[in-house]
This record gives sequence, structure tokens and C-alpha cells, in this order.
Amino acid sequence: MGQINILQRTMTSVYTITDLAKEFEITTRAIRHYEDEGLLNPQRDGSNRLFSNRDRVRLKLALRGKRLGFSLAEIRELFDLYDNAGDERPQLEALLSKLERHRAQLEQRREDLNVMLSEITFFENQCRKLLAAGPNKAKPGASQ
Amino acid sequence: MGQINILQRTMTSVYTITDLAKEFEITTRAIRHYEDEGLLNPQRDGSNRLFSNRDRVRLKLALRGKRLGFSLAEIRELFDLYDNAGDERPQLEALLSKLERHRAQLEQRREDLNVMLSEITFFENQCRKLLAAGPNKAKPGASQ
DNA sequence: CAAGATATTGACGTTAACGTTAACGTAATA
DNA sequence: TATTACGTTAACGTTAACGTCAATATCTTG
Repeated sequence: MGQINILQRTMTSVYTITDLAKEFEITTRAIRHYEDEGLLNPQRDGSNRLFSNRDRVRLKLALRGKRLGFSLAEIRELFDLYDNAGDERPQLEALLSKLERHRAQLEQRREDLNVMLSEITFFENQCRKLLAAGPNKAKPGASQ
Repeated sequence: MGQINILQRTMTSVYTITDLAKEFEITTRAIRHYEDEGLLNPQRDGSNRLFSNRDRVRLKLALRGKRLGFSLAEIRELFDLYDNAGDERPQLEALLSKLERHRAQLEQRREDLNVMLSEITFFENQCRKLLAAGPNKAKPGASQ
């Protein structure tokens, strides 16, 4: 059906549920679940879901958030935040402060990531040293 | 009891379960759960748990991993990896390849993080522009 | 020595994020 | 036209990561 889409409506970019499932390597069940949780709002062709580019982007964002340990509820909050970014001053200020909190969280995680990465680097180097030292065996200075 | 510890065995660094719970702002239940899952191995004073510095470090590592979306099982795997870093060549090579895979995962997440952070920055700037433009109200170029 | 405070071990409860049938409709295809 | 592929809703099942009692033991402190 992806083929037919290309011929019929290339520019409109409509995706079936399996299109997206294949692209992002998740199950259709997961996608339906994300819709249940309010992350996606596909159109309908009869009972069949038709996902727009916007849905695709949202799915991408959602999966990214998930990889970073955010819950679907948190992701949904973010989406709502962006969507209902009212144009009046108090709303904008509220949005800004929420964004700041979110940024702080993300930067905390970036710190976490950097620490973990440097730990891994350390261990990798240890390994390489041991491998370089003894061709077959080696006794490391096993510290507690 | 923390006070008594300081007097009795300052250098040995022994922590009660509530010491750690308070320090890391988690419940004692969570700590016991981590022990059940093999992340911690406290000594015992009768039936009471006594956590060493090693346990404390592990807890810190575990919580860091959690913030980044790793499951307790994955964290445990990592710990086991580091612990059983056998000194023979095939084991070292296996360890290295696992570390590489892990590094790849972490770097993927760092990429995710950077993308999310730049998205947030973008939105923050949008907000600031709107706030600067209209002191009370403003009509943004609401794009779909 | 009674009352907290702090510890323990069960064991059942809860929530999130889907997995897994089941029962069914529709559409292209051999 | 029967099969195959893809879609639907509904509903129960599962796993992880703890929460939440309950019953009990051990200090220590007024």
C-alpha cells in the first residue's frame, strides 16, 4: 500500500498503521496504544486509521522521549504544552517556566549520560590494556 | 545512628538502609527491592542490613541508569559484566564487545538528548519573542 | 518499663506499557 | 470463490518496579 500511496498522494503523506509500525520497528498494538493515550490523532477512512505527517512526527518524538526514560504521560504533557501554547502573556510565561524545568531535567540526564560514557570508556581501556599485555592470559591488579 | 557511625567507624563507611534512603531520596522499600534484584549485597548485623561504600556506589550507578531509562535487569547485567570481568582472553573480548554495544546505545541516547534540547531551545526562543513583541497580547503566525 | 523509632520478612496491590488472543470486516489475489 | 493480507474493537494477561499493609523484633529514651 505504500506503493499505491506514492502514486496516489505523494505530497499529502498519508500512512497506514503498518507503514509506521515498519518504519519505526514497533507493533501496531503499540501505535494504537499511543493513540489511546492521546499521543496520536489519526484521521479515519471508515474504521481504518490514516496517519498524517504530523502523526508521524509525533510518533518520532514520542519514541525519542521513551528512549530517554519519559513516560507516555510525560510525553503527552509535553505535546499538550506545545499545542496549547496560548498567545496570552500568563500562558506564555507558564509555558516558559515549564520548559525551563524540562530543560533542567534533560541537562541532568545529559550529565548522567556523560558520566556513564566516561565510565565505559575507562573500562574499555582497561580491557584493551589487559588484552595487549598478555596474549593469552593476564593477571590484573584486581582491586576491591 | 549516622552520628554513632561517625564515632565508631568513620573510615569504614557503613550505612543503614535509611541513611541511603535519605541521601538518595528514595524509599527503603525500593532499596530492598534493588537488593532482591541483585543490585546490592549488604552485609548483615543480625537481620539488619549494613551497606558498604561499594553498595552506595552501586546504588548511585543504579539510579543514574534508571534516570536514563535502563531497567533494573539491564543495570544488573552491567554490574555483572564489570564484576565477572574474567582475566582470560575470550572473556575480555566478549566484555569488550558488550561494552561497545552499550556505548552505541548511550551515544544514541545522547543524540536523542541533544535533539530534544535543541527543540526546547527553539520553543523557548519562540516564547521569548512573543513576550517581547506584545506586552499583553500577541498574535503569533500560527502555522499548522 | 512503656512508648516510639527503626528494623525485619512476607504477601498482596497497583500502575504503566504494552502482549496476546478472539471475533470480526474488507480488499486484493491466485 | 477461497485464501491471504491487512484492518478493526474488546478484553483479559503480563512484566517491571515498586507501594502498601501486617505482624514481628530490637533499641533507647523519658
